[in-house]
Amino acid sequence: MSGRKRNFDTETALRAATLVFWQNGYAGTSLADLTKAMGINKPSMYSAFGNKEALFIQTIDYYRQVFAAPVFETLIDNNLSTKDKLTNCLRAFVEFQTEPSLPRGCFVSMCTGESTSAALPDSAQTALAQADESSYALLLEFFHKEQTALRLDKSLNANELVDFLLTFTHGLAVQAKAGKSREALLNLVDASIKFLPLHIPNSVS
Amino acid sequence: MSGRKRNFDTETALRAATLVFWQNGYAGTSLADLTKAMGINKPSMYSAFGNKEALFIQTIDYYRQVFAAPVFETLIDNNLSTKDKLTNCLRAFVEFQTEPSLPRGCFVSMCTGESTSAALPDSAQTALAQADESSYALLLEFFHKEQTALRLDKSLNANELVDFLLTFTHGLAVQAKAGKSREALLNLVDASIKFLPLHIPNSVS
DNA sequence: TATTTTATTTACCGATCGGTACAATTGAGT
DNA sequence: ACTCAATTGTACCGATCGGTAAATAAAATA
Repeated sequence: MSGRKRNFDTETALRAATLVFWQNGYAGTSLADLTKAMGINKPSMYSAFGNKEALFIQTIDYYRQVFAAPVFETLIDNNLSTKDKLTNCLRAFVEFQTEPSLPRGCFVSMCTGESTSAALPDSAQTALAQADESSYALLLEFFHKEQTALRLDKSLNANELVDFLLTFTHGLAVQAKAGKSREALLNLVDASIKFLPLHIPNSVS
Repeated sequence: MSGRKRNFDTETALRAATLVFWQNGYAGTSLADLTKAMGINKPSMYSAFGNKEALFIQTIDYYRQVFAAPVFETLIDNNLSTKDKLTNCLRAFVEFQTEPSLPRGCFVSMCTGESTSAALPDSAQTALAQADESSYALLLEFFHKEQTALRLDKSLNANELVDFLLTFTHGLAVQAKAGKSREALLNLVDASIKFLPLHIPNSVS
């Protein structure tokens, strides 16, 4: 049955690989970069994760679960208004994308920039698209819940709002990658949120 | 003095190189990809453009002049309101980023996603940053002119508005790259413009 | 302890990477 | 026609690319 135990932790190695891909993208990352950061050699990587393409897809999942998911937890029900919850969400997004101990910008947004490249495998493109759809569904559900709870005007087109927010966050990711400071991005979030018609029914913001 | 004439047009070749980098990014593009699309061989490329890095920077300039600049021409003075001019600008942006005969998305936005990668040379990062600053200055000048011409409320923070617009357009570029349809993006632009407080002085939108 | 199963190490594979030496070609100036 | 500067095509450079064969090392089973 089972033989020699592997002497590295797969999750630790996967996290290291995630940071490398996040920093350099798919085409910009070599197997040597990966195995060096993971602290293992190539045959160990291939037996544990498959190949570069399969590893990349697993890093996308890891990123979503470990880094992206906590951002959405700011949207869970509490005593805050819709606008305040959304503000917290966007600010949390900015903060983790400008976290000094992590690569800048959003892993998914950045790799979407490689998505028409011949260098990015189809399976990777699919995984990136799924990540985006997942965020879309989460935000849409959030707004629908807010509307049924009468915290948000039901005449507001939730799909349009989600489209806008996803586009805006993609833009925030590019700005973070370009080196914009955390403070500047937080100010930008606050200024932009003011534009949105997130008023409660029969009331004005 | 002068010897044999080169038997290819440098601008045609530069345009071809631009499309390849635009499609695949810096790390995702090989010299073989470039020379094949340019219809020349490597020594010709090196003598005409320097090397991959120098060629890339020249494609950024070419892209700005040939593809990006016309988008801003929608902002020149005419009989339209500030909001209408801006709407035309954003719609023009979306249309050229979803033009079937061209690569999807914005060359500058996409390559900014590679900007922290070790694969992207510093000089290329600088060129990308300059392109962004140029757009920022153009938009800022536009809003200031609109304010001095009393077509836009002077109490409006033009810097904040430009920051928002650049971020939003970066997001549009990512969405275009991800495959979103032209129609969906145009609708998104229209919906988002409505949010902005682009009213004339002493009046409400 | 002997065997089997799995992981690790090392060394290597063909292909491609960015870049160039060199010789053959082409054209202008004298 | 001759010379010389510049471009061209070919063939090659060392380095690195993603990926693997083969041998060794470790742990569970028998």
